[in-house]
Amino acid sequence: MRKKVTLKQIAKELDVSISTVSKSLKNSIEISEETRQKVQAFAKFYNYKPNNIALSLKNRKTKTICIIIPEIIHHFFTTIISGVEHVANENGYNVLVCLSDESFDKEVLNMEMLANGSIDGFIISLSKETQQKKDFHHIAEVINQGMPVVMFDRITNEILCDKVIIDDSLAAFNATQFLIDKGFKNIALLSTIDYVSVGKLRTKGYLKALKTNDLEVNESLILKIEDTENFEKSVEELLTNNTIDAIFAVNELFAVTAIKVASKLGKKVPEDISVIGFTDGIISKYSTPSITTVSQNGIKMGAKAAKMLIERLEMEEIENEDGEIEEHYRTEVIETELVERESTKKI
Amino acid sequence: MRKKVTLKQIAKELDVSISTVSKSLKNSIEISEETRQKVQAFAKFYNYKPNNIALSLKNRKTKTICIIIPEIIHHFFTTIISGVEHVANENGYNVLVCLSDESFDKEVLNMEMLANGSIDGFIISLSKETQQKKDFHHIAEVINQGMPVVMFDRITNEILCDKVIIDDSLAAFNATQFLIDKGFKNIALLSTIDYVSVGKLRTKGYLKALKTNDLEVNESLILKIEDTENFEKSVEELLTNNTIDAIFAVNELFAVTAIKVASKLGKKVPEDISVIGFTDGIISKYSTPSITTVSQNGIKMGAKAAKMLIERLEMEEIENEDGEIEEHYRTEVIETELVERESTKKI
DNA sequence: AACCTGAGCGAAAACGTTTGCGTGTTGAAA
DNA sequence: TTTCAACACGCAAACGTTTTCGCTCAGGTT
Repeated sequence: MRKKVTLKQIAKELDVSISTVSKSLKNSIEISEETRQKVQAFAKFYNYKPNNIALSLKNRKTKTICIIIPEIIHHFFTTIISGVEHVANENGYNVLVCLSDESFDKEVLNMEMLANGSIDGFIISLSKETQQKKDFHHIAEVINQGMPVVMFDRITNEILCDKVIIDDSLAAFNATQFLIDKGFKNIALLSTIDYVSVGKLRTKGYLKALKTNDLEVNESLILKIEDTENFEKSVEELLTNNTIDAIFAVNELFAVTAIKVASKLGKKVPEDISVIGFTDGIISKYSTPSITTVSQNGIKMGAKAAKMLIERLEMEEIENEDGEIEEHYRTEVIETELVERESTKKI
Repeated sequence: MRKKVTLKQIAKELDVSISTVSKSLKNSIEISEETRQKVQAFAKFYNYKPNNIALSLKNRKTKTICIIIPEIIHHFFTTIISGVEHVANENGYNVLVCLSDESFDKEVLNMEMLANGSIDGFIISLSKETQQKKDFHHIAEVINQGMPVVMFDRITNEILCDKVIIDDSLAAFNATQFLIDKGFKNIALLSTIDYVSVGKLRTKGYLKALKTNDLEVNESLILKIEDTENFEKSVEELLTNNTIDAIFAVNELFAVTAIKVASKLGKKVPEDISVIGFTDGIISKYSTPSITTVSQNGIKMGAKAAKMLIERLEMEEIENEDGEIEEHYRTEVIETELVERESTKKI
């Protein structure tokens, strides 16, 4: 086992000083050609690589960014990571992934843990619990310490920072309008409870579309699902007790479950009921029928978030010199797209 | 903006030495009750947290492990990460996620990049390209430098290290046997090209099952897919040119595609053709019909890998003292399970 | 008065880098 | 011979910790 070699060891071996070694490896003109050659050859032979931790300590930056997401087993978040990772990599950054498991405490813990020099910045999507509690002190704290934060998807307006979102409300409006244009009047909504910011916004878009088209809002067609594990029977009740010709579901899981339940009840999709989902994930693509959905380009979103964070990180370096830090936060809106598949009736 | 406070600043402010501050915060009995109180109060007020990077440098460990996977938009790998993350978190470790994108170069780059002190150990599943090239020098190198590596799923026997696998061959055997037991004789295989270790092993299991049951191996029923993007027409040809009553697919994508193609050709699943997939992902669960599959518990696998890595890391600390490092590598086999769903005919 | 003890604290090294500055040696110019 | 630049290199500080060792001073013991 050949342990990593350090500058000190090389210096000792070649009987020069550490600085000479360091400078030689950086091709400093201070060092004679001869010494440089010697050192470089030696370093190459022993496969010298500078110790990243030491560099991080010296430079006060780690070239690592942390992404905190509520859950990873969610195609959307996976695509986010993918987007983040690629942009980060291109710019020489590494990505630390933390899962909050939708828990406020884990979110806080993770942030406090890492805010002490381990990373250069955060990309975060709030946990459900955090959104419910409306307690964002941990994020404010971190920002206050001068660490950049970019929020995406599940954000809050109470914190000032860079943000990447989709126009959830508009996207939901468009999806609902799409159904209305097809002539459907009894459109059910499968949403989440309101404290999840995106659920709320999507509900808003749905309602707006109905109103815009002078359609009556039928409260009994709106199902707000809390428990994402066992909600099939609620959906079943919804479908049996009401006349429904279309469903707008705020996520993939709800959409595919609606289809399952419908077919169990003998209703065919799209012949009897049309279904639109949200988030263009694997399920929508591969289920039968494949599901028409609002595509929320996670890769693009993650990439954008990473870009914003890195820009701010690199900007800071320059700005720190004249001390004047201009806090000009941006909110980027990633466009959504309606991907038409088999679950909505053609007309 | 209140920048992070350091020991030095506290020391200066309270007019004591850095060591006194450090010791006070660690409740050392060397320090008088009074001083301790004073320092602790001050530190608490300014929300002092030790700098992780400095600690890492001092302790020569980062409490960070890196997982390198070929791709993240793959439910299996996502579950792996989830398993790793949770175990890591419980043990106070952070997880750095790197994607090789199935590229040998990126895999090497990532490893070399991080092996210089940034992390304490690797968990890795080989990229396709690496398996094809059979070039594992980067892994050997890292291990040689004393950094523990745990390989999972896509492994190689050419490297000695801890490993976590499933018995791919056995699982495939069982799946095939399951189909045979149902009376099917014309069982097609949708596999990958052989250099992907798991594809090869699963093919082996399939063949063994046929042989064990004295069934003839019909080469034209075996499709080895290289391009995972556009292989639908190959499957279509397979299904039109042959009599097939069951299909064993070595992954989810192949399985669901087979079903799509079958239904396009007017063959119903499971009435006309039964299908078994591999990897219990979202697609299998939510597609219609839901797919019978070999469940490869990713969470368990990831958790096991993390556990093995962390055990070795903590072990090293002790062993380093007497110098005698016992290299006793283990290979853990995670049991698979056949999850019976709708895509296989009941008898 | 001389000595010892221990409490309370500080200096310094160590982890591995980078870098500004100081210094010794050389050769050439004056 | 003296002076001076240029060259080649080393010293030391700095990043933020932890920890060993040693120092000082007060108080008690002979």
